[in-house]
Order: sequence, then structure tokens, then C-alpha cells
Amino acid sequence: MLPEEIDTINLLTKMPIESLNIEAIAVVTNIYRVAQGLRNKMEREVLSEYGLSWTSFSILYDLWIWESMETKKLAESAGVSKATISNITNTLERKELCFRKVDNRDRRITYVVLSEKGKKVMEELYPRFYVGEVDIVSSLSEVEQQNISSLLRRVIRENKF
Amino acid sequence: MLPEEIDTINLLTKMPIESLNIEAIAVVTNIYRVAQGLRNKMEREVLSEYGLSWTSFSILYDLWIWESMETKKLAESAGVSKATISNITNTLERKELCFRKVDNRDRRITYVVLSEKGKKVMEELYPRFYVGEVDIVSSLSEVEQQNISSLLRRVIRENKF
DNA sequence: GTATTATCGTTTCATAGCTAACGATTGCGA
DNA sequence: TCGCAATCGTTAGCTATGAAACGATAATAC
Repeated sequence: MLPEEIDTINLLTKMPIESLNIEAIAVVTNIYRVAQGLRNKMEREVLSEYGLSWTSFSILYDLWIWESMETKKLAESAGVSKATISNITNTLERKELCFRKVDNRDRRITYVVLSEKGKKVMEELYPRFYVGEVDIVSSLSEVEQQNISSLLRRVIRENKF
Repeated sequence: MLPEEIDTINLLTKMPIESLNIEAIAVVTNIYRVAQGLRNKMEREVLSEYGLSWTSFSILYDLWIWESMETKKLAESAGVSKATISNITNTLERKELCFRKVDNRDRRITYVVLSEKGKKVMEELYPRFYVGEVDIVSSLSEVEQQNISSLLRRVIRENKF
């Protein structure tokens, strides 16, 4: 256990909760801790050079994989609100990394499309991002990585995340 | 594997990266996905009633456990910048959930202290937050929970998260 | 065929969040 | 004792973020 966890438990056990499930708390806390560390590290060491936030990058990544995407799908994929996507799209458009395109059949729908410049940026940015990803979980063996992924996927499915 | 993962892999394998470590990408992606889902769910279902953001709550939680804390430590614990802590402290102070207290020995240091009202809020809020935490990982057995925590702790230690 | 309902993206307004610069304070060396 | 570097929290100025309201469009009901 990590030192903070021990201090926390000592205090939580005094709470009026029957059968405190310490292990569940630990899982949730540690998942968020890793995610936060991951995000900060990537923004600091990789994305800041390109003036991109984590969410901006994840949107560009989606566009890179699927060429273009509706605003709504982007929001769901990144786990942020439509309003946030709208703002970030503005920023990315200003940088000429993507552009908007309205659907002619259903004019309520707007597609965000990756520009040539955006594609070029991703091609030189992603390999560096990838190195960071691999590095962060390098202390886990191949089997352990498969193991943790399998458990995480179950959590994602069960919660519809 | 999740459907999005499969689509992604099909495209990434075309990248000019030698020996692409798909499993590492999966781990990182899935960790962040769970963390984001967790945060959104908690903000929506529990914290919104109290008008608290995730970070606000995590600060109150720290104060609840340790009574008072320096601004700098709060920032490290929550994984955000000092400036953010300063802003959030203002908001929480406005709601009278905490207050600032300058260290007399070293007047550069400011402690943030949980107020009585803040303590009361946490006492009625935490049990509900706890239920959410347990619920999210309820599809994992006790052993699996211990397993995943152990792996996550190693990642945290190795990366100094 | 018109009115109601649903859907989509943007805007508005508040808070969150970062970096960089700053002002106050402390520590340390000469 | 003085001066300079280090440390701490706040401020300034920007982007990100969400909820709610809005305006445009499409689908459905009647």
C-alpha cells in the first residue's frame, strides 16, 4: 500500500459505514491517480510543444483514425460535453488543424474533418505520444498488461463508460 | 477487446513504428477511460447536488482526512497547479466550507482549513460518494480488486505519480 | 399539410485549469 | 549585516469545461 492510503484508511474506519470495502476505494483512487499522472506527464512532456491540451489531442487522434466525425460522437468518445467540443474545435480550426463541414442530408449535423496540416502534425506527434504510453506501463510485464486491460474492460462494459 | 480498440489497431499497425506494443496502448487508454467515466458519473450523480466539482471534492476530502493542508501539498495531492488550488479555495471559502490560515513561523505558507460546515457536508456527502465508488468496481471480485490495485500501485511508484 | 416533438450544435455564463509573472517572505553566503 | 537566490501563494490572461437556454432543422403525429 501507498503511504497516503494507510493514513486514509485509519480515518475512514472510524466512519459509520458497515463493512467498509477498503479494496474498492483503493482501486478507484489508484485508477484516477494514474490517469491524472498520465495526463499531466503527456501534456508536459509531449503535447505542450504543440500547444495542445489532452482533450485537443484526443480529438485530433479520433479524427486521425476516422478522418471525420460528428460533434456528438467526438463528445462521447472524449467523455466531455458538446460545448467543450465546440470550443476546442474553434481553437483547432484557428490553428488550421481541422475544419467543420455540415451534412447536406441532415443540416443539424456538423462533421469535424482533419486537415492536411492536422494529419501532418499527428504523424509526427503520435510516435512521441506512443513512446510515453509504453514508458508509463513499462514496469508491467506483457501478461500483467493483458491482465489489467481485461479487468478494466469489464469495468468499462459494466458501467457503459 | 472493445470495438473501438479493434478499429484503432487496424489503423495503427500501418504506422512506421517497429514492434508496436498494442497491449501498452490498451492499458493506458482503458485506464483513462475508466477514470473519465468515474469522474463524470460522480459529478453527475453525487457532487452536482452540492455544487461541487471533482477537484473541489478531492480537496475537501483531503482537508477532511488531515484537517488542514498547505496550498502546495493540496496541489500535489490533487494533481493540479497551485493556481487552480487558489481558485478553488476561493470558491470553497465563498461557500464557507473552508478558510485560509497563514503560518506564523513562515509567513509564505498558507494553510487551508476545513470549517465546521465543511466537515458537516463531508459527513453527509462521503457515504454517498463511497457507494458510487464501490458500485463502479462491483463487477470485480475481491481478489481481482486486490490484483488491479497492486499493479496500479507499481505504476504509481515507478512513475512517481 | 400543419403543429408538435425531438435532435443537433452553438452560445452564454459561471467555474476550473494552466503558464508565466509577480510580491512577499525566508534562508544563506559573504 | 547586507544582498541575492529560493520558496510560497496570488494574480493576469488565456483556454477548457459543464449546465442550461437557444435557434435551426428534421421527424412524427394528427
